[in-house]
Amino acid sequence: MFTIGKASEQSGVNIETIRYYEREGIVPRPGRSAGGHRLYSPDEIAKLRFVRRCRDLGFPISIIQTFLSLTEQDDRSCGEVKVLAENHLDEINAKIEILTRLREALLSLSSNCDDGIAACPMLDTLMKDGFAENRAE
Amino acid sequence: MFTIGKASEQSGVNIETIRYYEREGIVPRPGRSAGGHRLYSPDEIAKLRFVRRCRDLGFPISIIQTFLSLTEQDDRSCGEVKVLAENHLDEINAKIEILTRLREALLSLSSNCDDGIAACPMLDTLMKDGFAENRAE
DNA sequence: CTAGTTCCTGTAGTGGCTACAGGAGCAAGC
DNA sequence: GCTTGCTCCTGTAGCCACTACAGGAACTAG
Repeated sequence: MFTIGKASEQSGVNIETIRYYEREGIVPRPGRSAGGHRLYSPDEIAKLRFVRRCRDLGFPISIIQTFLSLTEQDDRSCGEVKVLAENHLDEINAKIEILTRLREALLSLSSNCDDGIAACPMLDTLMKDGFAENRAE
Repeated sequence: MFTIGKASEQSGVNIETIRYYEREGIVPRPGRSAGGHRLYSPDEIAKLRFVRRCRDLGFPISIIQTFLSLTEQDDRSCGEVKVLAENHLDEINAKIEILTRLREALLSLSSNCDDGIAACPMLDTLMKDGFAENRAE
């Protein structure tokens, strides 16, 4: 059994975040020492690490909760996981696309920006009325 | 002079967001009608539109405030804008890179995921101990 | 036994909005 | 002038996923 500090080290999840996950019911409450300190089993630490890895992959907590409940079942229905992962991939691709368009927009806006010029053409363009929108969204 | 609804339409900024910007001191307080309703001049609406466009480009509010104070000056020091825009570009590029690596990781994880399989290899891998980290951060 | 570290709870803050509730103002039609 | 229905007002709370305290209790090494 490990204290929260060790669990944090081993899982890579910040101590405050571990307590937050517990408060929110994302991970189960661990046992306690006589003095009230949390004590984590290796399995509970594995669960924390799992949550962190999913967060690193960009999954929102709500999806991770679904994953966790799926790992509880004997049948870890792979189909459901696949669908969630693919939706997430679509979102990642959409974000990449938006950011790429953003980069282009910013590059063309700032390209006229030259040190020493008084009235900045970038700010001017953004302030002007008739600027085509090309909203990234 | 325009009501907040018209200002919202013309600037593309949500009404609640306009009031939020005012509360936070991001845009100046507009005049009021006899009954206390906000009244916006075309200039004030242009400022709101400017903020939205900068937000669309992904700039944080803090940077936009700098931009706004620069546009107040006669000399819209272009050099400063250029630096901020370039830093922002670097951040966008970093985000694109992270997301691209995320996509690769997710693709390879979910590639073994096949409908009908009981124990999902993706969840298994994420739960396992010795999974190489490759943290995207 | 003491000093230092880690742990506890509870609350508040982050960014950038968004969503109410409960009431007041205002414009158009009769 | 009055009603109807829309828009507007303030104030507060919620969203996401944490993070950062404060003030105190429990452990651990020497």
